[in-house]
Amino acid sequence: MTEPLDATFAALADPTRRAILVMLLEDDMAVTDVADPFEMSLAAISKHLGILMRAGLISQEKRGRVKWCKLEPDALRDASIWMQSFGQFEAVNLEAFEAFLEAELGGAGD
Amino acid sequence: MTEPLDATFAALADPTRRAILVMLLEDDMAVTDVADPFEMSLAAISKHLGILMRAGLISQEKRGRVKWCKLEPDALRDASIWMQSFGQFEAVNLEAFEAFLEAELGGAGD
DNA sequence: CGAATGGTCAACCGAAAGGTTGAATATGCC
DNA sequence: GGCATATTCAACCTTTCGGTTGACCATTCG
Repeated sequence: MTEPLDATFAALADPTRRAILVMLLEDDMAVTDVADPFEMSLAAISKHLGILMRAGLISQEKRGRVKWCKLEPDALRDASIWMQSFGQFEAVNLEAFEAFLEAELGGAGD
Repeated sequence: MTEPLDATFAALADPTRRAILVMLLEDDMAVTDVADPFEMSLAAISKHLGILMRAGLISQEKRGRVKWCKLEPDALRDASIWMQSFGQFEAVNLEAFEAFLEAELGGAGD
């Protein structure tokens, strides 16, 4: 796992981990509560959370004996940027794509 | 690999495969030419291409004895849509995009 | 035809992923 | 202090991944 994108995409490749991210979209959660809907051991969920953390997709903060998990969308944004270069623009050459982006950013700004 | 998203993200998790996608962004390529910049066997690249195909990220068409590889951005679009659900990522950022592409291209033949 | 080129297949290998279980470590509560 | 709760660690197992090699088809060319 040399590059950050490797870790991000690898983390997203597992359906359990994606489900966890969706859950965290609504609210921060304790590890035990994250594990609750899944039919696997708490230790397994703990591992998944570790992977999500190392990928930068979530952060964890311990308050008392409870460890709270929080979504961190920054890493997702990086991966999203990479993907949008393929998903939105069909087989364009680099120059045309850059020109398009410059226009896009210069105009809308949003 | 139950869901299509699993296959898509798993395919994207490997730097060699992402480098291949970047290469195909510019033009369709024969398998041998795809393999050329990499320091691994043709068979290994063939496997990577198979994974990309099963994930729907590329298509392959044989003409004569040459098999041409073509980028298929639809699968990436699906994954991108999934990621958009995580919030209002700012639209594509040019500098970030260039940095990523640069990094990916730079490491391609490594 | 036979030889070179393009690509895959099959068997194998080491390492990593994803899960289990049971013990260990903190922390909070009575 | 002692017990319950929250979470991780360690060891283990099985399957998958990413790579190799050598043999094997398919196609073109001389």
